[in-house]
Amino acid sequence: MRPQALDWSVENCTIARAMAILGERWTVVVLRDIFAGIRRFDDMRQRSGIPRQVLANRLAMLVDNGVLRRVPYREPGARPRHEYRLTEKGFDLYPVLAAVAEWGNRHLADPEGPPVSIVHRDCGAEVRPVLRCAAGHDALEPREVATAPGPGARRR
Amino acid sequence: MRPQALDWSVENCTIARAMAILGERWTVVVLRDIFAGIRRFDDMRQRSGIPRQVLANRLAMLVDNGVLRRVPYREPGARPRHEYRLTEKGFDLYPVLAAVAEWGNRHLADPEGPPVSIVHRDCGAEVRPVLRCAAGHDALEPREVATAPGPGARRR
DNA sequence: TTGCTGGGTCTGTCAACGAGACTTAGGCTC
DNA sequence: GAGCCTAAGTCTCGTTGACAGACCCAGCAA
Repeated sequence: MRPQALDWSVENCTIARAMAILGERWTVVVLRDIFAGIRRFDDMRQRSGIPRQVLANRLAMLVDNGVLRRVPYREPGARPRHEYRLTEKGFDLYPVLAAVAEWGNRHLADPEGPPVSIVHRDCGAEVRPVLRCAAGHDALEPREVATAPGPGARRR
Repeated sequence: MRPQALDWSVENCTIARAMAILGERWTVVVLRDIFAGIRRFDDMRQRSGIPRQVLANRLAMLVDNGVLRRVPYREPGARPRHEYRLTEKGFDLYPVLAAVAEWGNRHLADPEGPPVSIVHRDCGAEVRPVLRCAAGHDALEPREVATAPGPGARRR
């Protein structure tokens, strides 16, 4: 039995496009730091150990793609500099980060447990991503969902 | 104000570990095809246009990391071959895929719309990942959640 | 025995990564 | 006003990974 998926073209696949941005080795680590409130070049570099050149490239690429924006700031008694902040498009990446963190925590943590967890600010309880359909059905398992051609689908 | 996040070490960061696997250019595209039911080398290659060598490397890496397993099969009148299937660890990646697809669909699709959408098998409604805390609060926005040190956290 | 098919390997080129040194602009100290 | 410090980079160069294209190999079928 031939997989149906083969009938559909993937030339305009949005997963491939997303991964052209997110799929570079350090992109998501940079985003992790930015979501954690780290906005400055040297703080990121120190914390994550990314080579300077690569960090500069990654930040520039993320700015080009509208995920980050550069914001000028000035500490008292210092010259003007700039820092990196998320755009709306960048904020929308949070579920991706959360899903990656959840998977990593479950399958790749050291025996003593994961180093960070995501919690609800109000109640302190742990947060995780769940799948929910528009009709309100909840906590779907991969086997309960299917991929369907969308409006931009092209038959081969 | 110094970001608090700088006080915590990231040497055992599970996001970085996850991205060492997922952060190679084609890994997630391979997983997309496998979740879509494509299990054989040549089908994947044809569909996604990944260079053979890279596809072979990616598959071997995913098998090494316990995300995929090789399963022998035999079509009638053909010699035995093998195909690639998800392990449990692999199935657990579904929320990551779903989150990436959702983001790509929202921000990177062509004007006519995204090529695929994920739907609930039972009711056909569109599925998307939402954040939910263990206390049952739902559909959290990035600003409503925080990262907290987990059991494996190490102070600098 | 020639060819086809699935599932690869071999080779060579070119871009990306990573380490380390160097640069630049403004403010501070003396 | 000479020299130093700091944040945020650039430059250089050797190593790794991506990609294209050719080649290989086992079994089946004509």
